[in-house]
Amino acid sequence: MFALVDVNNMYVSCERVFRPALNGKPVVVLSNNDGACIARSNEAKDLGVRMAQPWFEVRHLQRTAGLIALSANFELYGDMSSRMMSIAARYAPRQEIYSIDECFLDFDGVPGDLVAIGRELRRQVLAWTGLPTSVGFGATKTLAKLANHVAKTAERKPGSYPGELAQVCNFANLSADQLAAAMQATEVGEVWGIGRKTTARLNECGIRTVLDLVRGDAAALGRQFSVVIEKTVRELHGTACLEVNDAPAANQQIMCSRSFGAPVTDLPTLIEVVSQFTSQVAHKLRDQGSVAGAVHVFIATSPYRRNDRQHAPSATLPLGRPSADTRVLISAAVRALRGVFRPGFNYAKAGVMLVDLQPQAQEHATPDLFADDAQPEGAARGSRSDLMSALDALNQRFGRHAVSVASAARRTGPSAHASKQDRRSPRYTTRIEEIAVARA
DNA sequence: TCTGGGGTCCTAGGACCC
DNA sequence: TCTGGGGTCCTAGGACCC
Repeated sequence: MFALVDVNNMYVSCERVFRPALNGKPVVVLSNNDGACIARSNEAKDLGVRMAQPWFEVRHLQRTAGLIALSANFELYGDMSSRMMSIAARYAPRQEIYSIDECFLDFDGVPGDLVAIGRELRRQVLAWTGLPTSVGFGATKTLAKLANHVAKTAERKPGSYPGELAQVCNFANLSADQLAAAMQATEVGEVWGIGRKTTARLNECGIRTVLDLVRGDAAALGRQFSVVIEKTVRELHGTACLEVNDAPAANQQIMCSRSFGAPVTDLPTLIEVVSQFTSQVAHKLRDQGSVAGAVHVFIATSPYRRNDRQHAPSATLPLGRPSADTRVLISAAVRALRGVFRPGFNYAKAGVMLVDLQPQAQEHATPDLFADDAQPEGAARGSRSDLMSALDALNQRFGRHAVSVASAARRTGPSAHASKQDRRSPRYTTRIEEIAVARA
Protein backbone atom coordinates (compact mmCIF):
# COMPACT_ATOMS: atom_id res chain seq x y z
CA MET A 1 0.00 0.00 0.00
CA PHE A 2 1.32 3.42 -1.00
CA ALA A 3 0.56 6.87 0.30
CA LEU A 4 1.14 10.22 -1.31
CA VAL A 5 1.44 13.12 1.12
CA ASP A 6 1.50 16.62 -0.28
CA VAL A 7 1.26 20.14 1.03
CA ASN A 8 -1.75 22.15 -0.14
CA ASN A 9 -0.60 25.18 -2.14
CA MET A 10 2.90 24.72 -0.71
CA TYR A 11 4.53 28.10 -1.33
CA VAL A 12 1.49 30.10 -0.26
CA SER A 13 1.09 27.92 2.84
CA CYS A 14 4.74 28.52 3.81
CA GLU A 15 4.20 32.27 3.61
CA ARG A 16 1.02 32.03 5.65
CA VAL A 17 2.79 30.23 8.49
CA PHE A 18 4.70 33.43 9.21
CA ARG A 19 2.04 35.90 8.10
CA PRO A 20 -1.32 34.62 9.32
CA ALA A 21 -2.92 37.81 8.02
CA LEU A 22 -2.67 36.18 4.58
CA ASN A 23 -5.12 33.48 5.61
CA GLY A 24 -8.40 33.65 3.75
CA LYS A 25 -7.00 36.14 1.23
CA PRO A 26 -6.18 35.53 -2.44
CA VAL A 27 -2.39 35.12 -2.59
CA VAL A 28 0.00 34.16 -5.37
CA VAL A 29 3.74 33.48 -5.31
CA LEU A 30 5.68 34.70 -8.33
CA SER A 31 8.49 32.99 -10.21
CA ASN A 32 11.99 34.38 -10.40
CA ASN A 33 11.96 37.82 -11.98
CA ASP A 34 8.39 38.21 -10.67
CA GLY A 35 7.28 36.94 -14.06
CA ALA A 36 4.56 34.36 -13.56
CA CYS A 37 2.35 32.88 -10.85
CA ILE A 38 3.80 29.58 -9.64
CA ALA A 39 1.60 29.06 -6.59
CA ARG A 40 -1.93 30.16 -5.80
CA SER A 41 -4.05 30.07 -2.69
CA ASN A 42 -7.52 28.57 -3.09
CA GLU A 43 -8.93 32.09 -3.09
CA ALA A 44 -6.59 33.07 -5.94
CA LYS A 45 -7.64 29.96 -7.87
CA ASP A 46 -11.25 30.99 -7.36
CA LEU A 47 -10.42 34.36 -8.93
CA GLY A 48 -9.39 32.44 -12.05
CA VAL A 49 -5.62 32.84 -11.74
CA ARG A 50 -4.07 29.97 -13.71
CA MET A 51 -0.88 28.09 -12.97
CA ALA A 52 2.13 29.79 -14.63
CA GLN A 53 -0.03 32.71 -15.71
CA PRO A 54 2.01 35.86 -16.41
CA TRP A 55 1.81 38.34 -13.57
CA PHE A 56 1.03 41.31 -15.81
CA GLU A 57 -2.16 39.55 -16.91
CA VAL A 58 -3.56 39.33 -13.40
CA ARG A 59 -1.97 42.25 -11.57
CA HIS A 60 -5.14 44.31 -11.98
CA LEU A 61 -6.73 41.91 -9.46
CA GLN A 62 -4.63 43.59 -6.79
CA ARG A 63 -6.93 46.60 -6.95
CA THR A 64 -10.18 44.94 -7.91
CA ALA A 65 -10.04 41.80 -5.76
CA GLY A 66 -7.33 42.33 -3.15
CA LEU A 67 -4.94 39.84 -4.76
CA ILE A 68 -1.60 39.73 -2.94
CA ALA A 69 1.60 38.74 -4.75
CA LEU A 70 4.88 37.65 -3.19
CA SER A 71 8.26 36.91 -4.77
CA ALA A 72 9.37 33.31 -4.47
CA ASN A 73 11.47 32.63 -1.37
CA PHE A 74 12.91 29.22 -2.16
CA GLU A 75 15.26 29.25 0.80
CA LEU A 76 12.25 29.38 3.12
CA TYR A 77 10.29 26.77 1.16
CA GLY A 78 13.24 24.37 1.07
CA ASP A 79 13.67 24.53 4.81
CA MET A 80 9.95 24.11 5.51
CA SER A 81 9.97 21.18 3.12
CA SER A 82 12.69 19.32 4.97
CA ARG A 83 10.83 19.79 8.26
CA MET A 84 7.64 18.41 6.76
CA MET A 85 9.49 15.50 5.14
CA SER A 86 11.18 14.42 8.32
CA ILE A 87 7.85 14.29 10.15
CA ALA A 88 6.16 12.31 7.36
CA ALA A 89 9.07 9.86 7.33
CA ARG A 90 8.20 8.69 10.85
CA TYR A 91 4.97 7.10 9.67
CA ALA A 92 6.24 4.46 7.24
CA PRO A 93 9.35 2.33 6.81
CA ARG A 94 10.21 3.86 3.45
CA GLN A 95 9.87 7.35 2.02
CA GLU A 96 10.57 8.76 -1.41
CA ILE A 97 10.86 12.54 -1.50
CA TYR A 98 9.30 13.22 -4.87
CA SER A 99 9.34 17.01 -4.99
CA ILE A 100 9.62 19.97 -2.65
CA ASP A 101 6.07 19.42 -1.39
CA GLU A 102 5.32 15.73 -1.99
CA CYS A 103 6.51 12.38 -0.78
CA PHE A 104 5.49 8.80 -1.33
CA LEU A 105 5.36 6.49 1.66
CA ASP A 106 5.43 2.70 1.39
CA PHE A 107 3.06 1.23 3.98
CA ASP A 108 3.72 -2.38 3.06
CA GLY A 109 3.35 -4.49 6.19
CA VAL A 110 2.20 -1.61 8.37
CA PRO A 111 -0.75 -2.77 10.52
CA GLY A 112 -3.69 -0.62 11.53
CA ASP A 113 -6.26 1.71 10.05
CA LEU A 114 -4.47 3.66 7.34
CA VAL A 115 -6.99 6.49 7.28
CA ALA A 116 -6.47 6.99 11.03
CA ILE A 117 -2.70 6.97 10.49
CA GLY A 118 -3.10 9.45 7.65
CA ARG A 119 -5.15 11.78 9.82
CA GLU A 120 -2.57 11.60 12.59
CA LEU A 121 0.22 12.39 10.12
CA ARG A 122 -1.75 15.40 8.86
CA ARG A 123 -2.36 16.61 12.39
CA GLN A 124 1.27 16.24 13.36
CA VAL A 125 2.62 18.09 10.30
CA LEU A 126 0.12 20.89 10.85
CA ALA A 127 0.95 21.16 14.56
CA TRP A 128 4.73 21.13 14.10
CA THR A 129 5.15 23.13 10.88
CA GLY A 130 1.83 24.91 10.29
CA LEU A 131 1.55 23.36 6.81
CA PRO A 132 -1.78 21.83 5.68
CA THR A 133 -1.44 18.54 3.79
CA SER A 134 -3.57 16.00 1.97
CA VAL A 135 -2.98 12.26 2.06
CA GLY A 136 -4.00 9.68 -0.55
CA PHE A 137 -3.68 5.91 -0.25
CA GLY A 138 -3.71 3.42 -3.11
CA ALA A 139 -2.38 0.05 -4.22
CA THR A 140 0.01 1.77 -6.65
CA LYS A 141 1.77 5.10 -6.77
CA THR A 142 -0.50 6.31 -9.54
CA LEU A 143 -3.58 5.38 -7.50
CA ALA A 144 -2.16 7.06 -4.40
CA LYS A 145 -1.60 10.21 -6.44
CA LEU A 146 -5.16 10.05 -7.68
CA ALA A 147 -6.52 9.43 -4.18
CA ASN A 148 -4.58 12.47 -3.04
CA HIS A 149 -6.19 14.54 -5.75
CA VAL A 150 -9.59 13.34 -4.60
CA ALA A 151 -8.76 14.13 -0.97
CA LYS A 152 -7.70 17.65 -1.86
CA THR A 153 -10.57 18.38 -4.21
CA ALA A 154 -13.17 16.93 -1.84
CA GLU A 155 -12.00 19.43 0.74
CA ARG A 156 -11.73 22.41 -1.57
CA LYS A 157 -14.94 21.88 -3.53
CA PRO A 158 -17.51 20.23 -1.31
CA GLY A 159 -19.93 18.22 -3.40
CA SER A 160 -17.40 17.19 -6.04
CA TYR A 161 -16.72 13.95 -4.15
CA PRO A 162 -18.26 12.33 -1.04
CA GLY A 163 -17.35 14.44 1.97
CA GLU A 164 -15.69 11.67 3.94
CA LEU A 165 -12.93 11.51 1.29
CA ALA A 166 -11.74 15.01 2.16
CA GLN A 167 -8.16 15.50 3.45
CA VAL A 168 -7.39 11.76 3.70
CA CYS A 169 -8.63 9.29 1.08
CA ASN A 170 -7.93 5.57 0.90
CA PHE A 171 -9.10 3.99 -2.35
CA ALA A 172 -8.86 0.54 -0.76
CA ASN A 173 -11.77 1.41 1.51
CA LEU A 174 -14.09 2.15 -1.43
CA SER A 175 -16.42 -0.37 -3.01
CA ALA A 176 -15.99 -1.02 -6.73
CA ASP A 177 -18.96 1.22 -7.44
CA GLN A 178 -17.69 4.03 -5.25
CA LEU A 179 -14.26 3.88 -6.90
CA ALA A 180 -15.84 3.90 -10.37
CA ALA A 181 -17.93 6.92 -9.39
CA ALA A 182 -14.85 8.78 -8.16
CA MET A 183 -13.00 7.95 -11.38
CA GLN A 184 -15.90 9.08 -13.47
CA ALA A 185 -15.96 12.40 -11.64
CA THR A 186 -12.27 12.99 -12.44
CA GLU A 187 -10.93 14.25 -15.76
CA VAL A 188 -8.33 12.05 -17.43
CA GLY A 189 -5.80 14.88 -17.46
CA GLU A 190 -5.59 14.72 -13.65
CA VAL A 191 -3.86 11.35 -13.83
CA TRP A 192 -0.13 11.41 -13.06
CA GLY A 193 1.73 11.17 -16.36
CA ILE A 194 -1.14 12.31 -18.58
CA GLY A 195 -0.25 15.82 -19.71
CA ARG A 196 -1.82 18.36 -22.01
CA LYS A 197 -0.90 16.77 -25.32
CA THR A 198 -1.92 13.28 -24.34
CA THR A 199 -5.16 14.55 -22.82
CA ALA A 200 -6.09 16.16 -26.14
CA ARG A 201 -5.33 12.96 -28.06
CA LEU A 202 -7.22 10.82 -25.56
CA ASN A 203 -10.22 13.16 -25.74
CA GLU A 204 -10.25 12.71 -29.51
CA CYS A 205 -10.63 8.98 -28.89
CA GLY A 206 -13.56 9.65 -26.61
CA ILE A 207 -11.57 9.11 -23.41
CA ARG A 208 -12.47 11.99 -21.15
CA THR A 209 -12.56 10.66 -17.57
CA VAL A 210 -10.27 8.44 -15.56
CA LEU A 211 -12.95 5.76 -15.74
CA ASP A 212 -12.85 5.88 -19.57
CA LEU A 213 -9.10 5.33 -19.41
CA VAL A 214 -9.29 2.49 -16.92
CA ARG A 215 -11.78 0.71 -19.14
CA GLY A 216 -9.39 0.91 -22.08
CA ASP A 217 -7.00 -1.88 -23.00
CA ALA A 218 -3.53 -1.19 -21.62
CA ALA A 219 -1.63 -3.01 -24.37
CA ALA A 220 -3.64 -1.36 -27.17
CA LEU A 221 -3.20 2.09 -25.62
CA GLY A 222 0.49 1.31 -25.27
CA ARG A 223 0.77 0.61 -28.99
CA GLN A 224 -1.26 3.67 -29.92
CA PHE A 225 0.44 6.09 -27.52
CA SER A 226 3.54 4.99 -25.64
CA VAL A 227 4.81 2.60 -23.03
CA VAL A 228 4.37 5.38 -20.50
CA ILE A 229 0.59 5.35 -20.97
CA GLU A 230 0.54 1.58 -20.85
CA LYS A 231 2.27 1.58 -17.48
CA THR A 232 -0.09 4.26 -16.22
CA VAL A 233 -3.17 2.24 -17.17
CA ARG A 234 -1.77 -0.88 -15.53
CA GLU A 235 -1.10 1.14 -12.38
CA LEU A 236 -4.67 2.42 -12.42
CA HIS A 237 -5.79 -1.22 -12.61
CA GLY A 238 -3.89 -1.83 -9.38
CA THR A 239 -0.80 -3.54 -10.81
CA ALA A 240 2.22 -1.83 -9.31
CA CYS A 241 4.79 -0.97 -11.99
CA LEU A 242 6.60 1.62 -9.88
CA GLU A 243 8.32 1.19 -6.53
CA VAL A 244 9.00 3.69 -3.78
CA ASN A 245 12.59 4.72 -4.38
CA ASP A 246 14.12 5.81 -1.10
CA ALA A 247 17.68 6.01 -2.41
CA PRO A 248 17.52 8.39 -5.34
CA ALA A 249 20.44 8.31 -7.73
CA ALA A 250 22.63 11.34 -8.22
CA ASN A 251 21.40 13.87 -10.77
CA GLN A 252 22.42 13.28 -14.36
CA GLN A 253 22.50 16.96 -15.14
CA ILE A 254 22.69 20.12 -13.07
CA MET A 255 21.38 23.39 -14.39
CA CYS A 256 21.16 27.03 -13.46
CA SER A 257 19.32 29.48 -15.69
CA ARG A 258 17.56 32.76 -15.19
CA SER A 259 15.66 35.45 -17.03
CA PHE A 260 17.11 38.94 -16.70
CA GLY A 261 15.41 41.91 -15.11
CA ALA A 262 16.38 43.92 -18.18
CA PRO A 263 17.71 42.86 -21.60
CA VAL A 264 21.46 42.31 -21.86
CA THR A 265 23.33 43.15 -25.03
CA ASP A 266 27.00 43.07 -24.10
CA LEU A 267 29.43 40.22 -23.71
CA PRO A 268 31.07 41.32 -20.42
CA THR A 269 27.76 41.21 -18.58
CA LEU A 270 26.98 37.78 -20.00
CA ILE A 271 30.41 36.55 -18.95
CA GLU A 272 29.71 37.71 -15.42
CA VAL A 273 26.29 36.08 -15.36
CA VAL A 274 27.49 32.81 -16.86
CA SER A 275 30.38 32.73 -14.39
CA GLN A 276 27.98 33.16 -11.48
CA PHE A 277 25.66 30.44 -12.77
CA THR A 278 28.64 28.14 -13.22
CA SER A 279 29.78 28.77 -9.64
CA GLN A 280 26.36 27.68 -8.44
CA VAL A 281 26.15 24.49 -10.48
CA ALA A 282 29.74 23.64 -9.61
CA HIS A 283 28.87 23.83 -5.94
CA LYS A 284 25.85 21.58 -6.43
CA LEU A 285 28.03 19.20 -8.42
CA ARG A 286 30.54 18.84 -5.59
CA ASP A 287 27.70 18.48 -3.11
CA GLN A 288 26.55 15.33 -4.83
CA GLY A 289 30.09 14.05 -5.20
CA SER A 290 30.21 14.13 -8.99
CA VAL A 291 32.41 15.52 -11.72
CA ALA A 292 31.16 16.88 -15.04
CA GLY A 293 32.34 15.69 -18.43
CA ALA A 294 31.00 18.67 -20.35
CA VAL A 295 29.55 22.14 -19.92
CA HIS A 296 26.54 23.34 -21.87
CA VAL A 297 25.82 27.06 -22.15
CA PHE A 298 22.87 28.81 -23.72
CA ILE A 299 21.71 32.38 -24.16
CA ALA A 300 18.40 33.45 -25.64
CA THR A 301 16.43 36.49 -26.68
CA SER A 302 12.81 36.74 -25.58
CA PRO A 303 10.31 35.08 -27.93
CA TYR A 304 7.68 37.39 -26.44
CA ARG A 305 9.37 40.49 -27.78
CA ARG A 306 8.05 40.09 -31.28
CA ASN A 307 9.89 43.10 -32.66
CA ASP A 308 13.30 41.86 -31.51
CA ARG A 309 15.46 39.77 -33.80
CA GLN A 310 15.55 36.32 -32.24
CA HIS A 311 18.66 34.37 -31.41
CA ALA A 312 18.95 31.38 -29.09
CA PRO A 313 22.35 29.77 -29.56
CA SER A 314 23.91 27.15 -27.33
CA ALA A 315 27.12 25.19 -27.18
CA THR A 316 28.44 22.16 -25.36
CA LEU A 317 32.11 22.04 -24.52
CA PRO A 318 33.57 18.69 -23.47
CA LEU A 319 36.25 18.87 -20.80
CA GLY A 320 39.50 17.08 -21.51
CA ARG A 321 39.18 15.49 -18.12
CA PRO A 322 36.00 15.49 -16.03
CA SER A 323 36.15 18.11 -13.32
CA ALA A 324 34.35 19.69 -10.38
CA ASP A 325 36.72 22.63 -10.13
CA THR A 326 34.86 25.93 -10.41
CA ARG A 327 37.79 27.52 -12.25
CA VAL A 328 37.95 24.79 -14.86
CA LEU A 329 34.18 24.85 -15.35
CA ILE A 330 33.99 28.65 -15.60
CA SER A 331 36.77 28.76 -18.10
CA ALA A 332 34.99 26.20 -20.27
CA ALA A 333 31.63 27.95 -19.89
CA VAL A 334 33.06 31.32 -20.86
CA ARG A 335 34.80 29.79 -23.87
CA ALA A 336 31.48 28.27 -24.95
CA LEU A 337 29.75 31.61 -24.42
CA ARG A 338 32.30 33.53 -26.49
CA GLY A 339 31.78 31.02 -29.27
CA VAL A 340 28.05 31.65 -29.58
CA PHE A 341 27.62 35.29 -28.55
CA ARG A 342 26.67 37.71 -31.32
CA PRO A 343 26.41 41.44 -30.71
CA GLY A 344 23.21 43.26 -31.58
CA PHE A 345 20.68 41.11 -29.78
CA ASN A 346 18.57 41.76 -26.68
CA TYR A 347 19.35 38.71 -24.62
CA ALA A 348 16.67 37.94 -22.04
CA LYS A 349 17.95 34.75 -20.50
CA ALA A 350 21.03 32.62 -20.02
CA GLY A 351 21.80 29.23 -18.56
CA VAL A 352 24.57 26.80 -17.72
CA MET A 353 24.12 23.04 -17.60
CA LEU A 354 26.64 20.49 -16.41
CA VAL A 355 26.23 17.22 -18.28
CA ASP A 356 27.91 13.87 -18.67
CA LEU A 357 28.15 13.64 -14.89
CA GLN A 358 30.00 10.80 -13.25
CA PRO A 359 30.95 9.89 -9.71
CA GLN A 360 34.08 11.62 -8.57
CA ALA A 361 36.87 9.15 -9.21
CA GLN A 362 38.94 8.18 -6.24
CA GLU A 363 42.74 8.15 -6.48
CA HIS A 364 43.10 5.96 -9.54
CA ALA A 365 41.28 7.89 -12.23
CA THR A 366 42.81 7.34 -15.63
CA PRO A 367 44.78 10.46 -16.46
CA ASP A 368 44.39 12.00 -19.89
CA LEU A 369 47.55 11.05 -21.74
CA PHE A 370 47.12 13.84 -24.29
CA ALA A 371 45.88 16.59 -22.03
CA ASP A 372 47.91 19.76 -22.38
CA ASP A 373 47.22 20.37 -18.71
CA ALA A 374 46.28 23.95 -19.38
CA GLN A 375 44.60 24.00 -16.02
CA PRO A 376 44.90 26.64 -13.35
CA GLU A 377 47.90 26.60 -11.10
CA GLY A 378 47.38 24.08 -8.35
CA ALA A 379 44.48 22.44 -10.14
CA ALA A 380 46.27 19.13 -10.30
CA ARG A 381 45.22 16.10 -8.31
CA GLY A 382 44.75 16.68 -4.63
CA SER A 383 45.08 20.42 -4.26
CA ARG A 384 42.10 20.96 -6.53
CA SER A 385 39.61 19.29 -4.27
CA ASP A 386 41.31 20.84 -1.23
CA LEU A 387 40.87 24.32 -2.63
CA MET A 388 37.25 23.70 -3.63
CA SER A 389 36.51 22.18 -0.24
CA ALA A 390 37.92 25.28 1.42
CA LEU A 391 35.83 27.49 -0.86
CA ASP A 392 32.66 25.58 -0.05
CA ALA A 393 33.43 25.61 3.66
CA LEU A 394 34.03 29.38 3.71
CA ASN A 395 30.79 30.04 1.85
CA GLN A 396 28.94 27.69 4.14
CA ARG A 397 30.23 29.54 7.17
CA PHE A 398 30.24 33.16 6.04
CA GLY A 399 27.41 33.22 3.51
CA ARG A 400 26.94 32.11 -0.05
CA HIS A 401 28.98 34.78 -1.76
CA ALA A 402 31.73 35.24 0.77
CA VAL A 403 34.39 33.85 -1.57
CA SER A 404 34.08 33.43 -5.32
CA VAL A 405 36.14 33.12 -8.45
CA ALA A 406 36.95 36.64 -9.63
CA SER A 407 34.99 36.51 -12.90
CA ALA A 408 31.89 35.50 -10.93
CA ALA A 409 32.27 38.13 -8.24
CA ARG A 410 29.24 40.29 -7.67
CA ARG A 411 29.73 43.93 -8.48
CA THR A 412 28.65 46.20 -5.70
CA GLY A 413 25.05 47.30 -5.82
CA PRO A 414 22.19 45.78 -7.73
CA SER A 415 22.73 45.22 -11.45
CA ALA A 416 20.03 46.05 -13.95
CA HIS A 417 20.06 42.51 -15.28
CA ALA A 418 19.53 40.93 -11.87
CA SER A 419 16.22 39.14 -11.51
CA LYS A 420 13.45 41.22 -10.02
CA GLN A 421 12.37 40.07 -6.57
CA ASP A 422 10.54 43.04 -5.22
CA ARG A 423 8.17 41.20 -2.91
CA ARG A 424 10.26 38.59 -1.15
CA SER A 425 9.43 37.74 2.43
CA PRO A 426 12.16 37.28 5.07
CA ARG A 427 14.01 33.95 5.17
CA TYR A 428 12.62 33.37 8.63
CA THR A 429 14.08 29.96 9.32
CA THR A 430 17.52 30.07 7.68
CA ARG A 431 18.92 33.57 8.32
CA ILE A 432 19.35 34.66 11.88
CA GLU A 433 19.09 38.33 10.90
CA GLU A 434 15.71 37.66 9.29
CA ILE A 435 14.17 35.58 12.03
CA ALA A 436 10.52 36.18 12.86
CA VAL A 437 9.89 38.60 15.71
CA ALA A 438 7.05 38.07 18.18
CA ARG A 439 5.45 41.14 19.68
CA ALA A 440 3.57 41.15 22.94
C1' DT B 1 6.63 47.49 -20.39
C1' DC B 2 5.77 42.81 -18.25
C1' DT B 3 5.56 35.62 -19.83
C1' DG B 4 9.81 30.42 -14.36
C1' DG B 5 13.30 27.01 -13.39
C1' DG B 6 15.10 22.37 -12.79
C1' DG B 7 14.66 17.91 -13.64
C1' DT B 8 13.49 12.80 -15.94
C1' DC B 9 12.35 9.51 -19.49
C1' DC B 10 11.11 8.03 -24.19
C1' DT B 11 11.43 8.05 -29.15
C1' DA B 12 12.84 8.75 -33.79
C1' DG B 13 16.39 9.13 -36.77
C1' DG B 14 21.15 9.36 -38.21
C1' DA B 15 25.87 7.52 -38.02
C1' DC B 16 28.37 3.73 -37.94
C1' DC B 17 29.69 -1.17 -37.98
C1' DC B 18 30.13 -5.76 -40.08
C1' DT C 1 20.43 -2.44 -64.89
C1' DC C 2 21.56 -1.86 -60.58
C1' DT C 3 21.60 0.13 -54.75
C1' DG C 4 21.45 -5.51 -48.16
C1' DG C 5 20.20 -6.22 -43.65
C1' DG C 6 20.58 -6.10 -38.95
C1' DG C 7 22.46 -4.31 -34.98
C1' DT C 8 24.21 -0.58 -31.62
C1' DC C 9 25.09 3.95 -30.06
C1' DC C 10 24.32 8.77 -29.80
C1' DT C 11 21.67 12.94 -29.99
C1' DA C 12 17.97 16.18 -30.38
C1' DG C 13 13.55 17.03 -29.36
C1' DG C 14 9.22 16.18 -27.15
C1' DA C 15 6.31 15.17 -23.27
C1' DC C 16 5.87 15.14 -18.72
C1' DC C 17 6.48 16.36 -13.68
C1' DC C 18 6.37 19.96 -9.84
